[in-house]
Amino acid sequence: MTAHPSSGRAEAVSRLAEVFRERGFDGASLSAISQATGLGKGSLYHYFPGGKEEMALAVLDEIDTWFEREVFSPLAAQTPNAIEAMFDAVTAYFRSGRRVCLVGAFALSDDNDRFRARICAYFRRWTEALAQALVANGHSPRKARGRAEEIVAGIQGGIVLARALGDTAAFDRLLVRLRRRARRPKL
Amino acid sequence: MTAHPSSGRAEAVSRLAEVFRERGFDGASLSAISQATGLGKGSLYHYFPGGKEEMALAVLDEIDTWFEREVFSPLAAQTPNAIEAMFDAVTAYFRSGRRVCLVGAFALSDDNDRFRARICAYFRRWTEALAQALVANGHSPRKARGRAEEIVAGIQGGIVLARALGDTAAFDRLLVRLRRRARRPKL
DNA sequence: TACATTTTGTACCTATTGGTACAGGAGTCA
DNA sequence: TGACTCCTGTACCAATAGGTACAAAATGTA
Repeated sequence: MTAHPSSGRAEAVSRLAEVFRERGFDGASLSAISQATGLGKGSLYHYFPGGKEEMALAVLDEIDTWFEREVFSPLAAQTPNAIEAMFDAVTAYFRSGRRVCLVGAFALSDDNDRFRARICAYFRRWTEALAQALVANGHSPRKARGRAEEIVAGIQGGIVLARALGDTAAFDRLLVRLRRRARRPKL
Repeated sequence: MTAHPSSGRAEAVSRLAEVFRERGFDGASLSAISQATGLGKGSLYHYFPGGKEEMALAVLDEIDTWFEREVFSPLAAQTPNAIEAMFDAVTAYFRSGRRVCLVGAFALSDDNDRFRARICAYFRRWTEALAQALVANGHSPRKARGRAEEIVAGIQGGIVLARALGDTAAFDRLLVRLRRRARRPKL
């Protein structure tokens, strides 16, 4: 059990996330990965014996862990202001659309079914937790799920649009609208 | 100037579109392309001397032409019911999310700037044409642009979500909501 | 028919791909 | 010190990548 200074698997995973985000799964060659992580093939295949696919799975796990802790749990636990906190967290995390949602990108590009389970779980968890939070905020249970889907989809679409237009302001404008829709409905 | 029977460049382009949709730009190898189009390398490089990149550009052009004719023009020309027609066209075109929006997918994955101009033009045109149509439908000019962005982003996000969840009904639900938002506001 | 053009298949090329094998280096503990 | 683990660099591999060259077919045209 050697405690490692700064490099190591955990460090590698977050570097990997950036590589996959920037180049996609197929576009991320082992040499690009090796360069971005500073790890040679030896180390890479030591940490991830399953190769590229295992690297991507590790990245998806890390993402899932982060969202679970920072977003999904607070929503489902009905923490006060969890919805506003979600919008803040998401804006920062995706840098107003400069940073791609890897799970969303994989959802579009995963022709194989390599990552389908994780992708599906991520979005299911997100919409369900958000729907719970909406109900706790006074929305009708019947409509909460649809509204949650609208918000999650809106965020994903916002990333696409902001990237396409090269305009992070578009993302921010979109999120203002979505925040409004999430507010307690006046009866 | 030989008039061609059924195969030829035009046929190839729509086959190419499917390959890129299914496998992404990097994932679409020349052999996959060759197989999907039924064209050998000889023909492929005859029609597209610029290689893969030119193939993708041709596909983007075809997509743009289709949307211009079927969606953007009617919206901008303020054809009656153009907005409803847009939702119908889009639902059919993207097959409720089974079929990916190639422009959106490229927007997420184009690390290089190969396709940026086309991607940007496509989304700019779409949002602007839709904003015009919304104004013609009684929406305030000040808010029309934001609403148009919301709808276009919503469609893109709907594709992501439907693919992720493997649930085309989610796409359809989302579009119902967006249709509602596009309707003439009651004053 | 003869000619010119467009379209194709085949063979070939180099660079890179993802992946393996393995011999050490480095830290830890008895 | 030695044994044991964890980690890393190097060399190597077959397969495939995208791309070129070009001669033979098709296909049309005079």
